Amino acid sequence: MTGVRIPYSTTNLESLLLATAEGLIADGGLSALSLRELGREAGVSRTAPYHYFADKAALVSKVGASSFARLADQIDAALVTAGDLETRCLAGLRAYVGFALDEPHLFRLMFSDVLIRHTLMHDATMATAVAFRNDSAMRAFRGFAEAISAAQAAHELAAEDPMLIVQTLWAYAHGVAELALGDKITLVGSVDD
Amino acid sequence: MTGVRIPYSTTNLESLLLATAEGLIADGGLSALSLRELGREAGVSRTAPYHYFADKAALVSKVGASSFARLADQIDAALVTAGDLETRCLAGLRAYVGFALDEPHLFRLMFSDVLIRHTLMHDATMATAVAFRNDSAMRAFRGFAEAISAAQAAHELAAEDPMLIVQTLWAYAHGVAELALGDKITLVGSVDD
DNA sequence: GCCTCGAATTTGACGATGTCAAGACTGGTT
DNA sequence: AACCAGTCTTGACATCGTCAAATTCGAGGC
Repeated sequence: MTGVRIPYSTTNLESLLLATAEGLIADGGLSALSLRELGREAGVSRTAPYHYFADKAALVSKVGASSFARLADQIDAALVTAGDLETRCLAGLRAYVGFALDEPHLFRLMFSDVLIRHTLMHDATMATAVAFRNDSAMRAFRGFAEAISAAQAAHELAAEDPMLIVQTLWAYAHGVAELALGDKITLVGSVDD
Repeated sequence: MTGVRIPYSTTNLESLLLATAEGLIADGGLSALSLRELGREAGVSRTAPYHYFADKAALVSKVGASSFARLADQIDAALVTAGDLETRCLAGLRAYVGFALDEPHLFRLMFSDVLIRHTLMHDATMATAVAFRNDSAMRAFRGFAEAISAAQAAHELAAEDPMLIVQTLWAYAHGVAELALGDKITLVGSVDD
């Protein structure tokens, strides 16, 4: 009535909305994402997203999952660098911190309250909690575990629980990333070298 | 007109509001804090907080600073435990992770987007950025630096930049805390032993 | 070509929030 | 008793998440 009505597009609106939401968050953080702004940006009405996402938390959760996947890809790519175990692990950790510095808002989102709460409520009943840990977040570190297991099999490394080693590496990298993002520590040199 | 008007109290409203805000956040996370709810909880009107805090970010920032102070106190207390350097440092790190597990929402707040953004905008012009790091956040780790410097002076430890060692410890502890909060890793045993 | 139908999308509406401007109350001073 | 500078409250506005009720779209049958 009042404005020009845009005909329904045949493109997959869900993926467009997801991409737009990711862009909004990447630019201005979680607080920059409102469903109404998302509709505006995507050229649809304010409530269109509700057809694809139960609520805002569900949308944010999907963005987080996709970010985890991207992080995992970048780590995997870094891990196949030629070199010995230490070199490759270092490259992987640098990829982790590098992702955080490149996409601070997405990185923050991945470990944010909203995402955790939503995960606990929906994806992770007690039965599936472990599966989620492995599938979504832990995948980013599966490459590490494999590299370490391989080195242990070749007797290049003492036989410890690989997961424990991985979690130690992860925690350190995560702490460095978070503190650097919060300006609490300053990284010397570049993450890329 | 409609309701009973409560006479102005002589108690310091600012500290009451701060304490109430901290309680709300500690219970339900940042999203549980609304200025209106804060007024309700504290028995004043919705806009009363504006007399003491420029806006919501300023209020949250103050809560964060107070939380940092509490964390620093708890670490300092742990660091004076009798024992050698390693024992005391371990106690300090456990205090850090313990605080995070005891007050997950406050801990998250301390490193949250809002607080960082607000800090960058107000407390930390280029000139005062370093001072802020030292005063508010780094104070939590000053004790570590002192302990390490002392050990170095007594030739119990190699001469490295103490701050670098502290930041390494901090990053690891922070990563462990965050990942444990996000259910990404599981801590074996208790933090208290 | 027109009509009908189910699905996709929009509009309307409600309560809640952050914030500002203008007003009302308070206790103390002359 | 009249006034004053603070302190606090009420009114108002734009924005937000979300639900229910329309509305519009594209496809298939006549």
